[in-house]
Amino acid sequence: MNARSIVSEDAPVHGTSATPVQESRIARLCVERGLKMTGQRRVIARVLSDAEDHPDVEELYRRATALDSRISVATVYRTVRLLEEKGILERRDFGGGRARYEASEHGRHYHLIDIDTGKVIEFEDEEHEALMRRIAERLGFDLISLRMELFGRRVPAQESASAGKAGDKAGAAGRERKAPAALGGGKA
Amino acid sequence: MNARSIVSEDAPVHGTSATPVQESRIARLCVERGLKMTGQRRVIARVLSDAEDHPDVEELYRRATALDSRISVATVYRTVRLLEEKGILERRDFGGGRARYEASEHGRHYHLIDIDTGKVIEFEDEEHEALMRRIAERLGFDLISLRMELFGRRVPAQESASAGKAGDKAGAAGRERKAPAALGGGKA
DNA sequence: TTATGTGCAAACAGTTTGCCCTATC
DNA sequence: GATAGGGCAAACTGTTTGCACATAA
Repeated sequence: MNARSIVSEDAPVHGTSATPVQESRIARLCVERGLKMTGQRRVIARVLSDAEDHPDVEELYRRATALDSRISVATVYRTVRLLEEKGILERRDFGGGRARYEASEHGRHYHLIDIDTGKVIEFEDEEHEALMRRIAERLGFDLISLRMELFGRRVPAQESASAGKAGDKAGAAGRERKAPAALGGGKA
Repeated sequence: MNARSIVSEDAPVHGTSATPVQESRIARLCVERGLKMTGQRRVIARVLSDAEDHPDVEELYRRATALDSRISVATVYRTVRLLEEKGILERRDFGGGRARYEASEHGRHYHLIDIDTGKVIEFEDEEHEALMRRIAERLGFDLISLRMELFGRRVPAQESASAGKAGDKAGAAGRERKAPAALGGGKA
């Protein structure tokens, strides 16, 4: 996606360099929550801040090492888990067997996955959540969270309305093989 | 759930026995689709037919071997995949990192997972799908399938309305540890 | 009889973890 | 300088697969 802008930041970020490169948005959040800020965390935070898609750990690792090679996958896993626990990140499962991440408070939104290309379109739906909350209440529950993904196929010709705000390239969501726990719903 | 009724069927099922034990509903579906009916498939089919919950492979394996010990996990995996491809079964992901299964055409319904107990309540919502289809269309997509799970917590006192139709005991859906790709949505 | 299914164990992918060194506060 | 974080590689979990044998049709 914005791999370009990420890579162009290439220089300082980690080290003992001149210009103090201002902290990324997520790095700032980390500091606020009192996390010890190491070089690798700063890099990962920057990658996450710059990401406009929903990268999986492998992709985060790739982008992070492009900025600073002394980062291991283990650290990416640990950091991503930490940030999720701190409420800074949110984990997603679009099928395909790997967790994918995006910063919290991108505003409440849902995802529509193009089953042919794996592209992810975000959309909002104000009423939806309220509706589900009501349903949960009717069943005697407080709604704590909800998960919803739509899987669709681009309708061919005729020009249709505007698309969502963010694209995404990582592997298609369909079930090729090796997709342990994915694709729920029926034929809709 | 109905482990009792499953176990009580114990006798024939597999073999060269007297009373021809009538085929389970799913076994019948298998025959209709031209699947070769082996002893183990018949057992697995029966377990699935009798299940009123959403067992994972481990649980299916446990129940199946209780009926007939000469079944391996590999076979359960293979069978479950086969049945899913044939549209007889549907795979679910309630978080917790293992796929869970239920027979197709239980009618269209959704799931509310009790985050404290892992219990799964089913509920219907006629409009919901139509609403999502409209949203997808607005984005230029045909809705192929959709996935939605609510995660909630039982509201304490006051007697509230009726619960759903099916309970479920297998491991809580929450994120204790070791849950690779699960729990999506935000704080709702 | 012949294509298909099964058991077993090894292989895999994604993720976690133990140990020991390093860096941050 | 004490304590939390990171690298590396080994361990784990859920799931798939290769192979030789068994079995339904």
